[in-house]
Amino acid sequence: MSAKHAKQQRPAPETARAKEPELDRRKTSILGTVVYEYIATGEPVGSATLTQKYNLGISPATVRSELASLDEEGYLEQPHTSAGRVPSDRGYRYYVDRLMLPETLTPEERERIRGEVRRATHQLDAVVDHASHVLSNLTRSIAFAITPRLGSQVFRHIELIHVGAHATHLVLVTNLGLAAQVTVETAHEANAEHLLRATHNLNARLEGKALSEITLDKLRAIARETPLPEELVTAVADLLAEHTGVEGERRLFAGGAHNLLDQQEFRDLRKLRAILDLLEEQQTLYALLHGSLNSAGPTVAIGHELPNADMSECSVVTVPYKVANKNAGAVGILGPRRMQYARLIALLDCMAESLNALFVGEPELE
Amino acid sequence: MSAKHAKQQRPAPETARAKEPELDRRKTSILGTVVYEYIATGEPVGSATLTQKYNLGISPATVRSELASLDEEGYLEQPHTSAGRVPSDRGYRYYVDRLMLPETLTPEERERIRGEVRRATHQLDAVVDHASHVLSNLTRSIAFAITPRLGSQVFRHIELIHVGAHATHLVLVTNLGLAAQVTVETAHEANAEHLLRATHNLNARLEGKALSEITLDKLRAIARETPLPEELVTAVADLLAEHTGVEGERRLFAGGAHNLLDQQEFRDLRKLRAILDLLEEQQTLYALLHGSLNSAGPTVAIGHELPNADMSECSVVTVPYKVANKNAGAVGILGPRRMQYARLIALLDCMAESLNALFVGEPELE
DNA sequence: ATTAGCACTCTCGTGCCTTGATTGCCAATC
DNA sequence: GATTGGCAATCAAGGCACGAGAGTGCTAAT
Repeated sequence: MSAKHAKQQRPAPETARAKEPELDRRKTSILGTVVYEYIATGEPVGSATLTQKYNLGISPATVRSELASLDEEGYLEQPHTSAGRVPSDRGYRYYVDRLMLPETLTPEERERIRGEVRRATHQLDAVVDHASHVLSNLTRSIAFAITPRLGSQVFRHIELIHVGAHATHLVLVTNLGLAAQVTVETAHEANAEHLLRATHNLNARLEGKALSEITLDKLRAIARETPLPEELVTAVADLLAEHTGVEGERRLFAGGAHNLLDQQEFRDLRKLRAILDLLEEQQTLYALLHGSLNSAGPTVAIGHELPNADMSECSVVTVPYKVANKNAGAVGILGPRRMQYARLIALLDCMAESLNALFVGEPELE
Repeated sequence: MSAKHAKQQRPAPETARAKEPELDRRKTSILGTVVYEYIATGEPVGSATLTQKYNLGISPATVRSELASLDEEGYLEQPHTSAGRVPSDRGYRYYVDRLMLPETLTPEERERIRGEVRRATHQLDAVVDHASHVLSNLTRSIAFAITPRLGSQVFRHIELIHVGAHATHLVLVTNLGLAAQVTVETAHEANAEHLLRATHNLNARLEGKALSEITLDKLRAIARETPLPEELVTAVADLLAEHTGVEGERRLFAGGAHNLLDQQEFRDLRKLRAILDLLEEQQTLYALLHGSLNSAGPTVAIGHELPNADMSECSVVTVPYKVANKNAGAVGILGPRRMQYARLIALLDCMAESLNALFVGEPELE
């Protein structure tokens, strides 16, 4: 539902240009300055501040009339009569679509992100979790991410490890270097020799297949060739299903809620609570990230453009990342509407690229 | 530092009895009622409330003089002159040590906890993380837990899996069914045949050894027998070190911070922030859990008994859990001083027992 | 079209007052 | 002598008025 409103940012947002009438030069400059100043200070911006801090070349009175006009057109809002102006959703949107200068990270920042991603262990969940942590620390906002749908990964290796008479440990490795594992306790005693043969057999038969292709039936067929306890067959199937089934298809990681405490817009405990509940619930964040999978670049959703009324004072930036050159997962940042859009987009872009590099596909191609 | 103050709860706290003079019957009853009522309502308790809600058989005036006396002796405090009484640290301590009735969980609750623990995957980190999540949801407080020191675990199996010309996946399984894994990228091409032989060799040589016994030197010696790339040897050593070294010896999991928002004592954002920072920092929580490893049962630390001044309005209950019948890890709960001590102790006890059952030692003995 | 001047509006902080809850004390009572 | 009822004293919290400050919108002059 949010995707309808949220416009893409990167590939020259034509829709936005069509919808939003272009503002004249002076209005543009004033709107931009108000947004910039408000993002920086968090205080409503008045005509005096604008003329004093920025060299606009016009008097406060003129600024006032322009502000009134921008207010009327819906780009700005007044918290109350005797306060300065604050950007509205529309004002932020105009800023994001047309005014904002893209920011570039310093080489150190880029390297920091790349390094953090690279030094993660090769477990998919851990990588994505780590990515969201890094982003949340870097941005001092809430960061969240979803893992790729796993069914598209390619089977590389399975190992049935005999770790006790009644316990077998399963390890599944895919082309992304990701591994899943589980220990299975079997009623019947497992035979180490049989396990070895079964391992061999499974690997020979399944090599190169997409995880989603491997069904319980297929496994049964293979199991029949070696005397493998039924419990193990279903365990293997479960392990696969956990990664391809509708349920566990994707995992969502979110973190950094404590950063909200620093934001003055969340001084109100009820608002804070609403957002924290949103994090617990996961559904909404999931939908936002899922929606961004269809776009090539960053997606920005501002205030009421977001699907949830509780988020009307927030903005969300999401960026998809690729596995084997196809959009597969996404990372995002949730913060107050008054966020540093350009910087967050740059950071997310960099993170997405780092993940792309990690998930380039076949490890041996690297 | 906290352990000095925190007294054990279960095994008849003699020290407490020696230190704290016994209060007369009526004072005891009043103190108990005040604590009970305050825990239930969160409002300072006055003489009127006490005589109306509880059948004390004495008039408000008499209650008042007793309250004044308990106040003087340091068991109660007054937020301000015209308010009711609130338990002090000492008051809570007396309550916890001598007044509180142990609570028993319903069979459903016990089963719920046991079930949650059992259905966890057999990865140590995941189990402990899950345990802390379950506790935090059940108690609507912050729950936290540390994993066992891993060096005491016994090597059961290692597997070097060839997942690409330049990538090898290592899986380590211990007697607890726990597994750790990592993917290693090697500069030299790994030979599948060699990996197989090395796997065999390592398993034969290391079976039954404590992880802490396995040193880099020993690994090198074994590696020399089969042509194993140096990178893999160090990777194996790193994997082991990660689990036995001082650094990664234990992991701490904490969660449920959002529950604090419901507590009226954390309406103040600064206090909230102080606690959240504590969670991030981990050090303090770690120390608390580590301290509880020496005790047999639950440990309660109240207000200023805690090591950190920021926690002076909180209490912490910790309980150790066992691996192979020896205290190895611990779980704890952090909440406002006004917590349901008896219930939390019961829940933690149950959780510890469930973990004990899971970590009973050799899986094949089950 | 722009600007200076000015009256107007609204928030925020301060201080004051009232209200209500609770105590501590004292004299009367069992 | 412990207990009790009565009563003045105390203090937080909420409501209200008031002034300061910030910022606007309007109007008349440039």
